[in-house]
Amino acid sequence: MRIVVAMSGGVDSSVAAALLAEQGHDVVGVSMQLYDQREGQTSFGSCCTLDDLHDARRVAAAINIPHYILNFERQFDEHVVSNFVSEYARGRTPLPCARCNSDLKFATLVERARGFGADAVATGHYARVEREPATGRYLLKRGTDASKDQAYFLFSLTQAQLAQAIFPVGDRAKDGVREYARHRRLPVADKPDSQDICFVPDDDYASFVQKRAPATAQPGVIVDQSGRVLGRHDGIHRFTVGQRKGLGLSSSSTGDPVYVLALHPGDRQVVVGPRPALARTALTASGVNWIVGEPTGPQRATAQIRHRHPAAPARVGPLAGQRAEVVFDEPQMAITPGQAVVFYDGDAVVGGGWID
RNA sequence: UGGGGCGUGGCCAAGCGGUAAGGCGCGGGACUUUGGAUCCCGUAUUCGAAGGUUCGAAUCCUUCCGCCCCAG
Repeated sequence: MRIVVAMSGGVDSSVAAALLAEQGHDVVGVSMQLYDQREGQTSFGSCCTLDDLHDARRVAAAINIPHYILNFERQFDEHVVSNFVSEYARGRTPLPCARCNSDLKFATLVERARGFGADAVATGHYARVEREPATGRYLLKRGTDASKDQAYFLFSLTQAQLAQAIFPVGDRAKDGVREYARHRRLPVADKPDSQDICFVPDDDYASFVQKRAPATAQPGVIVDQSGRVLGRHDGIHRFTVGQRKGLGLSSSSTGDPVYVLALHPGDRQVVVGPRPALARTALTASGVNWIVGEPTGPQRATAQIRHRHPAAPARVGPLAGQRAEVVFDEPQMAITPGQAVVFYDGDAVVGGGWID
């Protein structure tokens, strides 16, 4: 089978490619160029930089597969970056990695893969796809290595996308992946894990947003739950629900830290309060995707409201218009608009959407 | 200028003769394929100022400066 592997230049996707090649597949390595590299930025995250493209190429050479660099700048900007900026401008907190998966890797890249005559697209995600023998439907499951699981970022994949998705490292532990990389003498075997938003230089996402949307840099006030003004801020995009650091407030009457409770883009207010005020029991989500089809009514599930949040027991039910309601058994802290909520039945993703 | 109270790091605040708690904030690190959170470490040679008492003072005394309150 001919398989296109999305190679980021990191260990995981490199091992994914190596494994598939070793299994005898006709592997084509592909790297996505996501933004103009000529702007002189020197410290991007660790995905998609020139160095990473180079690493991907070296790995491809090492395992003897062809390697192509595809220019996805326009699509990346339209789907991922613009969404990232507009979400912050709206007082919401984006999840670019999930957008990138659904709108690029398993959309544009899949289309391009057909151009290569490939039947499937593989990535280095820690997640698993299984086909249900009885129904023929595809299930999306968490990666075997719970500490590296990335199923959360893949909740929006459709049956059609899952049918073409392969996650070669999904049933492996990170240690094993690294070990395999060393064994195969891949040049990226000991490269550090990536983190941070790959397209934001210096981890300074606020400046990035401001540069793209100057209107967000409007000052506003920080208020407590009763509306009392505690301080000022330089733009609502600098905050997210649950945030504690960077508020610059030391006037807490109780001596306890204060957290961001809500963002009001209309009057540019940032509402803060004590940690217990972050607890919420229910949420609604939009743009909901059900992996094996929309359920007929509410069902028991566990729901995860952010990356690395331990999915919590809840009742999950579909609402009209691709929406859903989630009611947790126990209150959850800092449910944040813009983040994904993903529903699970054990290890299997049953669906997910974007928190309202 | 009658009475009372208070001035300790960016903020709040212990200490009341024995050589500066703690919290917030801030900085750094760990963790982490988003943003946050969390955890760990660090953060006043000095207590409004100047004198004095004392082996030794932020703690006692004196004066001064600055706030606050109650009376006039």
